Amino acid sequence: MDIFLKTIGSINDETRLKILHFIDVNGEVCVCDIEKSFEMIQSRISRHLKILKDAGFLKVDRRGRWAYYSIRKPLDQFRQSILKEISCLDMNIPLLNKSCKVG
Amino acid sequence: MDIFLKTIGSINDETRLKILHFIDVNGEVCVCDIEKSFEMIQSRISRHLKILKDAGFLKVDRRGRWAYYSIRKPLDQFRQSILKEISCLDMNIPLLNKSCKVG
DNA sequence: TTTATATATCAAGATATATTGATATATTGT
DNA sequence: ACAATATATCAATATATCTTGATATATAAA
Repeated sequence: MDIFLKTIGSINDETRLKILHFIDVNGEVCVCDIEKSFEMIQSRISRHLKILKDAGFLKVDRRGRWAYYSIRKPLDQFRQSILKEISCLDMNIPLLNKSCKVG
Repeated sequence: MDIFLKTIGSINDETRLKILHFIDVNGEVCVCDIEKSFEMIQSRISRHLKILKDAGFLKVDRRGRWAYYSIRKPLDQFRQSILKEISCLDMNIPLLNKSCKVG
């Protein structure tokens, strides 16, 4: 029940829905990609990513000074059905803006 | 998006999860059945039922002085998958206590 | 028509969640 | 070692949601 509520709570927010869909569409991205694309401050993005990760939707892979987030795989049936439903929403997500300072 | 968030918001609450599952298990029940079974005050139950109804999970049928709530049918695939997931949770719901004053 | 039961809704206070700005830590380049 | 970039987390504030108690409406029985 607690895990279910954590999962549901994680998608009960417009910003997180957009971030989740953004990652679903663009694949692996780092925090500053999202920060730049969404034009939101870093602490806000970081916090939402943590919530989505703790809810089982995302995994993080640290390489160098970057943290790369992507959809966790394999994803169970229920979370898959949620991602599918989200992908059907008419949601306005920004274009990927890759502008980390060093390649 | 707004409808999705309303749907998700409606199940982002322990009390509503239990009420929803209770109705799924017991079938059509009236507000005071739930009130008595859950030992919660009427205004609280009534409010949660309205949220679940507005989110598309429940329908209400008024007969006499009673309002009978049940799972809305047919239910779309997404809401069905949510109900299925909820039914798998190890959730503690009370026994049905039918004690409306007049039959 | 008076009374009791069933339900819905509102306002106030309590609780939870989101946003911001500041700060801390880690990595890399100079 | 120092500076810059990337990320995480904390504290304060803002915003949203939940609970309660009071009140309003409707139906039915006496």
